[in-house]
Amino acid sequence: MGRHSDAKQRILDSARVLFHARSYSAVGIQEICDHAAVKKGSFYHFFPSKQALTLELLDQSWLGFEQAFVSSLLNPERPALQRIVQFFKLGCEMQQRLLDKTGCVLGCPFGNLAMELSTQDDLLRAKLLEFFHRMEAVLEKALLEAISAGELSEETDTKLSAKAMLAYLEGLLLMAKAGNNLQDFTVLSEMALKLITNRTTPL
Amino acid sequence: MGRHSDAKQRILDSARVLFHARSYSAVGIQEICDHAAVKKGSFYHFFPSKQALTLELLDQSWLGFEQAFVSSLLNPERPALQRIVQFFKLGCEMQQRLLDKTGCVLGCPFGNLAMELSTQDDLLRAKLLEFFHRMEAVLEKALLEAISAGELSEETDTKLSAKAMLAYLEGLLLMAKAGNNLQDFTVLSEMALKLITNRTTPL
DNA sequence: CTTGTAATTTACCAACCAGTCAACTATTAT
DNA sequence: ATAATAGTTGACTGGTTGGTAAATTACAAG
Repeated sequence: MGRHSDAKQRILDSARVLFHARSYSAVGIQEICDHAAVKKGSFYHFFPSKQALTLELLDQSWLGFEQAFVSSLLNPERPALQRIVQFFKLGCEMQQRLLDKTGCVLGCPFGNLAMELSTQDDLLRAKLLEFFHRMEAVLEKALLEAISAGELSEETDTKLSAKAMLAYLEGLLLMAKAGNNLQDFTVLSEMALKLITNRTTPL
Repeated sequence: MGRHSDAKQRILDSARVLFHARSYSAVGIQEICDHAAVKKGSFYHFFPSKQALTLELLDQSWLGFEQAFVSSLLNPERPALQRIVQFFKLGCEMQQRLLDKTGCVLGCPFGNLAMELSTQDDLLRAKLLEFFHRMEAVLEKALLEAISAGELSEETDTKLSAKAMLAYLEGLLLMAKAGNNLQDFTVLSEMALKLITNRTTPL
């Protein structure tokens, strides 16, 4: 019953793009509505608050991210370690596309929000942490497959290595954003595998 | 001539603390003034804008950072590589102190601002990039000293390694902030030296 | 065709934002 | 003592913030 509309999705899409290009607090609900060609009253018909919008946004973003990156990271046709390198490369290409479109290195949409909101909104922080944990799990899965394939020692501390590689990726994206330049990112991302560590020798 | 006052410094100190605990856009000038026990009119007597305040803030912050961290990183009494590990450990202790005081892992004051402002204020982005470059230079100096001391191969790509370690540090701080938890940071920071790379073998 | 429902629209709110300005006060150098 | 200077104050601006309320419109199922 009632009429149907794609306004809600337009709002989500607009918010995703605007938050990524600038930041959570720099983008107001009015601007999101303008970008989505929706009146503010409609916004609050679909979402009780900016926070609620963002929570839903993050769920959708993870699905999009999964489709764009995780699938290739778990693609069994390539050697697992090579897939991890490929994963970093895909991230670099995505950043290059956004740089061409916007003139800015935008960085990781999750990392950006986590940095901005972690000390300010515990619900959003928890949601973003969830994403990072899922990401670590995916990286760990690739590492476990690498062990199965004999590419990696069975002594590899997969959890630790996955955490380290994700942190490194986020750090690289931050530095690229700060420099508004992707050259270092391209080169440095090839060093991610160096962070793979054995259980017995944490140092 | 005229009277003197420490109001300017109080404003700078308050802004530094508040920006670090929350964010640039989440902290208004009014709040900075309240925290510094200064009227807003005085703020604009000392600073033409919020941006100008932040530029000056960053210069001071670098000096403080230099005193707290860089000195020990270049202290010639210890082996250079050990100093780098110590540098990460000092960072961890500082984060722990802030966590005890505020209840939140606050992360890197430079990284936080860089993430938030890089796409929004090119002047501040450039200033923050300057900091990262100086930090890379310091890390590189430690690596060069490690080479001199025979702790490291002469083939080490010091520039690349310094960049990688800084990115890794920033990434670790982001992940710690997102998890509001320092345990991983403590463990993972011991892996920073793994990122040291030779010129001839970037992979 | 009516009725229930979902979507849209407009006008509105108090609080806050960065920033301005002119009057005022305290101090210091002469 | 006085004049120049530096710091302080409070009132103010126009615009924006996230969020609200009520009336209206469009549609789909009965």
